[in-house]
Amino acid sequence: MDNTPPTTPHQRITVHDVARVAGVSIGTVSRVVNGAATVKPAARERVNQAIAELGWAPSVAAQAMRGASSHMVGFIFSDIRNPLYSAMVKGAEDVLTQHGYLLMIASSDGLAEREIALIDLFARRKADGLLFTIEEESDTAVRQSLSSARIPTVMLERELSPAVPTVGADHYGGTRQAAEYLLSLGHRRIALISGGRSNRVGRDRLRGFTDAHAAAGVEQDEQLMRLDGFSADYAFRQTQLLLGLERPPTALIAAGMHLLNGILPAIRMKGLRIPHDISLIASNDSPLAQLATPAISVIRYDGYALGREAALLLLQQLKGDTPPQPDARVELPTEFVMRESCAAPKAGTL
Amino acid sequence: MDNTPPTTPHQRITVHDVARVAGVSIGTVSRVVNGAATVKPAARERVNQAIAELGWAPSVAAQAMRGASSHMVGFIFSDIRNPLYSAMVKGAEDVLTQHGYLLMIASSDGLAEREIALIDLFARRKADGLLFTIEEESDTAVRQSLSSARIPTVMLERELSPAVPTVGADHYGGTRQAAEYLLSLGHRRIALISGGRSNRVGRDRLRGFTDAHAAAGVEQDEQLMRLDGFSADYAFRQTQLLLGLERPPTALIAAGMHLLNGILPAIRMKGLRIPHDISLIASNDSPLAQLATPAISVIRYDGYALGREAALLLLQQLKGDTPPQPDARVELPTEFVMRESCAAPKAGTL
DNA sequence: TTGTAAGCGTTATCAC
DNA sequence: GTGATAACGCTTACAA
Repeated sequence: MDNTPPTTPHQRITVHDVARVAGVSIGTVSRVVNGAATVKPAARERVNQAIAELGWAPSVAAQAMRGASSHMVGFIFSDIRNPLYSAMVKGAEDVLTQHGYLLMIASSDGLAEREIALIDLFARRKADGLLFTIEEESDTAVRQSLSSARIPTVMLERELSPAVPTVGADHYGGTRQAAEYLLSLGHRRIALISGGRSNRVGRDRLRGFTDAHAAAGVEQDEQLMRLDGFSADYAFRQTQLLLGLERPPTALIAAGMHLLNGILPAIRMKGLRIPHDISLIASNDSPLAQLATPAISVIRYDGYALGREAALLLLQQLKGDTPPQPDARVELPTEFVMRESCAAPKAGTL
Repeated sequence: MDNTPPTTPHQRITVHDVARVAGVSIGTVSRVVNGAATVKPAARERVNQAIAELGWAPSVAAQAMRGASSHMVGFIFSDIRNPLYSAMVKGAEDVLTQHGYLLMIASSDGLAEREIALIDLFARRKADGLLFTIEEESDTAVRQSLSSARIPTVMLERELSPAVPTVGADHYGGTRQAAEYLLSLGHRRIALISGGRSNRVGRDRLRGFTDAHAAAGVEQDEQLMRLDGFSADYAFRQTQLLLGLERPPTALIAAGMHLLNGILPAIRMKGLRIPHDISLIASNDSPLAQLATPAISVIRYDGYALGREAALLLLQQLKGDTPPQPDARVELPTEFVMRESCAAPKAGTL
């Protein structure tokens, strides 16, 4: 006795079903959906009819096995909770979606080991392309697995020597401008808190900072450089240490999305007022910088645009319109936004 | 004349290659990698050797065609740049990664049409599961395509009547507590700015607000309810309007991640001081709320934990340990964090 | 213009 | 235990 209910067992609809209903062969069905020119209008019509009727869509899996593009792009960064990365992701996503691609994302938590695993993962899943903000540009193991994965890649805010196309902001210019501004105000002891020496962004910022000092003929105090962290905790601790110095800085440049969250409490805890006791410039812009009291001057750049440009550059490679240009480099501007957090140093602090 | 360089044409390595090198049949190779018990240790050894030697890994595409799990989970929300969503994504990602799943994300920009397209897209790509923050719970078209997609789904901060498992925060309790606190301070005209009437979160907040008033025997002024937007712009405009009222509110509850960014400027533009002229409670917590002057009291809840719990609930369904419980509902606590933005209303404003 | 058939790389079902 | 072999659903020569 068969008690199975008379419902269709929800079987997959295939080209064969479509062909049968349309009264043609599977070849013709395939030709229709793939837009081959050589199909009689009448047949084409019947096939489309059948497709609509059955609600058929080609199996992605089967297409993938035929070597079809996966239409997926991977994006690797350290942590999506960083507003800079979420902005980049949205920028990339908007472009990619428009071109029929889907974005897969994965956080590395800044671990080279995870980065390698993720590159491998994306490769195995046949990602068509990769957007990547590598943590340590100098890590050979990561570079190794990236090149052996043979996936078209665009670096975001990072640079890789066996040239990989890159999109980044002009941090050199931004930091230089900020430093020049403080210098012009009369500051001679400017501290720099910045994330990492081991990537392009950190290096460019330091270079801008140094060049501004050199151009102004002001000696840069190495004691005031705190270049080893991205986190609010790091910024909090370093600001405390800086303010505890025998000759503390009169101004502070904080280059990194989360740093302001640590610097502000440290300055307040010390009982200092901005800009009267210490001047402050942050980067990137944020609601906090805009609405803090006083409002914080910032070096601003557009994470969304960065993601958008990276996706555009990647698409160029994928579509193969242009020959791959491994040395492609898109640089987006930074903008110095003056608000109320900077003033001339107090008399007697120089 | 053949000028092709003598490099291997980077051909895909298959089971056949492995079988050949190991001197066994492809069946045996498959058995080894899939951990079948019935393989002689000697053969197993040779196969593993060959796999390592050739650097082979099974083709995901071919496995997919055999009906294997894609080990991908989709996550649909309106915009990843909302810090609440990026926190959720990271929470979900951390859990899913641990279980071998990859996260695909997609922004709907709050458009039902996009939501439908994305559900369809994820279905076609055989996502194993779906995490979803639907925009309009009442949208039948979206619900339709969700149920016809037949993908195990967990809703985040939303609720769907043909029961879908849900994870959300206790917004009723949080808002009620906030309102009660303001009421206890003596406020009688409390405004509520909140995103949307058409989802669980908005309804729960309103309910908490209303119940607090009822319990206190205070009449709730409908003129003070501004429940139609999530954006900073909306909050800015509505705050301006509220403050322009003949009898303006003496306190304000802002329930939505971006609202504070609009409320603060509006209050300042009007020249009002917090909490002297107006009390303010925001939701969720943020660096801005913590570091604004004065620091803003907030209803805090943990986006990361929300994402984590949702992923856990989804995994339960995927692993099929437990029978699917469509009415599963995980509620995470909210916490009222008292800071410096609330005080008793000024004399004469009641 | 259209039908037929050969793969794509696995896994699973058979015999042996 | 292990080796053939048949699917899975599609695209694409090639034949008709």
